[in-house]
Amino acid sequence: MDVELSPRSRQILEAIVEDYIATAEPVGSSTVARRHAMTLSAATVRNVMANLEEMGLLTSPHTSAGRIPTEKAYRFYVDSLVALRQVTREEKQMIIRRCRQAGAGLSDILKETSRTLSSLSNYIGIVVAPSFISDVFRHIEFLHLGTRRVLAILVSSNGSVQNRLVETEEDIPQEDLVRMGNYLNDLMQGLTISQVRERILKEMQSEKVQYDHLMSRALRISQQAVTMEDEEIFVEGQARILDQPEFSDVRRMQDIFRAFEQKGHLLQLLNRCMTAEGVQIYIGSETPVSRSAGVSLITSRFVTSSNTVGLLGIIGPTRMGYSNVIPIVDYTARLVSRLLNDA
Amino acid sequence: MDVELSPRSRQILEAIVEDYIATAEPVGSSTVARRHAMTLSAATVRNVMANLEEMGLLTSPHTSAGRIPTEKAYRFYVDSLVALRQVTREEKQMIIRRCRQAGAGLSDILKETSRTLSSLSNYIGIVVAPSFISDVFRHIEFLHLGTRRVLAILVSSNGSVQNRLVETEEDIPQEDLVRMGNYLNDLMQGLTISQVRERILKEMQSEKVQYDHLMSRALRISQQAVTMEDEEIFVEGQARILDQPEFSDVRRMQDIFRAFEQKGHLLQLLNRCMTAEGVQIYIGSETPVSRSAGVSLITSRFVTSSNTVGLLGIIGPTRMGYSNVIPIVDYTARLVSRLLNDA
DNA sequence: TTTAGCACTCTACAACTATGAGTGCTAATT
DNA sequence: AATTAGCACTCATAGTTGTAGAGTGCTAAA
Repeated sequence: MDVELSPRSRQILEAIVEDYIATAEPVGSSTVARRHAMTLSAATVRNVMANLEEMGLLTSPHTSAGRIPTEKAYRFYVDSLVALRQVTREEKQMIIRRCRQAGAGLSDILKETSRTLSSLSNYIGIVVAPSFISDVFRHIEFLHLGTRRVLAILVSSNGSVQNRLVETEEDIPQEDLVRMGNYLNDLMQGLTISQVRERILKEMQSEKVQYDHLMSRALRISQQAVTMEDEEIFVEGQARILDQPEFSDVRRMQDIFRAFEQKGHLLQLLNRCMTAEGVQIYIGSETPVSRSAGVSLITSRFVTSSNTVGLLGIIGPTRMGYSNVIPIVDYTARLVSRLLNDA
Repeated sequence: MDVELSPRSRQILEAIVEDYIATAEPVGSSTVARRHAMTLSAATVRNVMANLEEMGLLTSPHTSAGRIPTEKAYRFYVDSLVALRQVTREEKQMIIRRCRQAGAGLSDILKETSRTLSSLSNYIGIVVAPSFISDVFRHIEFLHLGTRRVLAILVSSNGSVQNRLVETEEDIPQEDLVRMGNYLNDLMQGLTISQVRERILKEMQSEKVQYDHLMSRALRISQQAVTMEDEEIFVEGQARILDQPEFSDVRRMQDIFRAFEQKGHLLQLLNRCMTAEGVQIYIGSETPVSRSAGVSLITSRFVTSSNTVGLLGIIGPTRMGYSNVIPIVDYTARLVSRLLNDA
């Protein structure tokens, strides 16, 4: 997997990758020799490029074109060549400002964050809100909304609010619903949502509850309430990929847009990226989002005050400004974590 | 504005519009004569077509191409030519089934509806959820979430739940929050949200409250809670326009995608469509969404049990299967209304 | 009033031809 | 031994030309 290269080869590869990132055109030997202050002639560069092609780092679209980096080259580039740019003061301020003015709710902040990521990078910004289930239970409430219709509202200590309409077998008057709520609030205080799920199952077995009709109903309803889908995903700036020359082909774009259409599926794929800490980079076919479409994905986790984990990042073409994007994702993840923790 | 046409001209115009809708190719005189069981020769058709062009109903992209309908022609077509297809049993069942299985919450149903609209029409489905403000107040609740942070949860009788995190000047203990909630729930019972807004303002003036620190705080917090943005918009099937040949040009697509990126703006534009009852048809430059991009918009209102009004419809190219789409929008709006009312 | 006929227009398509960017190889140079 | 100049070769791209065909408008006949 790891590639051994002479300093000169590395330098030339770097030049090619960066040139291609900048121009989206195949890079020829003379361009490298000219543009990159080399003391070498084009012919020498050609020899080196032939080697790099042999090693699977470059390909040429056809005989008389220049060469373009392969995925392997990008991989090598981000692993050991790229010089990461610093996040500028202006960018930092922009991220902070836009988070602040977004509003106090978690969703508001995260939505604005995905917007910010998109506008700073000029690619697609994504944020996956922290999963509800490892959040701490704060409050549950039942509201009688109509005959046999109960609205269950579940609040976690993060400020996330989930609500769900439940159809019951018999009509339950509001005063009973209040008692049910009180009972459950006492029972579940301090547990995480996933612990709440277990607890509900356990309680439903217990003898005491078997004979208490009201409480067994309460458990049944709240069981429905805590098993709802809870993850949110924010995708912003999809239209920006239309600017990228490599997607002027309509079919390739279809792939990407279709992938974004089913957010549920996307979510599942992105969950895989949550395992590791720090900035994660997925290049081309490594990305879970769309294997075929030549996109890369840069992500980083962030944490909330209750230690739940979310994901944020950027999706762009494989030919992406990594030196720009990686620090932005890194900084944003740290900032969002800080903001959510001392709020 | 209204166009006087002989029966024959009408018939020919209809044939051209429908042929163009089906094929997206300019329609020639012989095609019309051949395909549409006319007893006329191509030459005669040509004469008529020349007239129609004079009247601004047709244009030719160049001398030796056939002709394509203008916006004016589409307008005339939907106003007085189109033969609306019946919604088939299968389609009806599909709409009902997908609404039913979507879940009980309003958002769930509406989101699924926009999906269904999209897949039935093969264009973009949109649904604007009914505005919260004309909804009836059901319940308000305050939760202490952290120092000086209060989560306000507002429920309407429709089952819509709005929540908002409010930062307070001083820390308010949970028991005070509960009292505040009880006070407000009594005060606002049976009012619509917009009446609630007025009521809050009025109460804040009243002498009684001026001296009651707790209640004036309650009013101040709830004021923030009821002034939140509340409208939701669901847009599904954006990727489908990539299938339409007229959007194979990348720039035209950009227009549309950009329009969808700012949902707030879109919402504002769509609100204009809410004024009239029944199916509304906006063709080309008439559509508020994107004046330049050659799209049409078919909408219809739906109503909830509490008489709030939402909007649903379809966005597609101007060259759209009107005879198909109009009945689908009409039926879906009626069905959703019925579903939301007897639920 | 309708239609056949015809000259005319214009696009789409294919075949062909530079042009030039870029390569790989070889032999000369350092 | 490494580097470079030189050169033949390849291939995509753009431009040119020619042709087929679709469609039109006009005119004169039915």
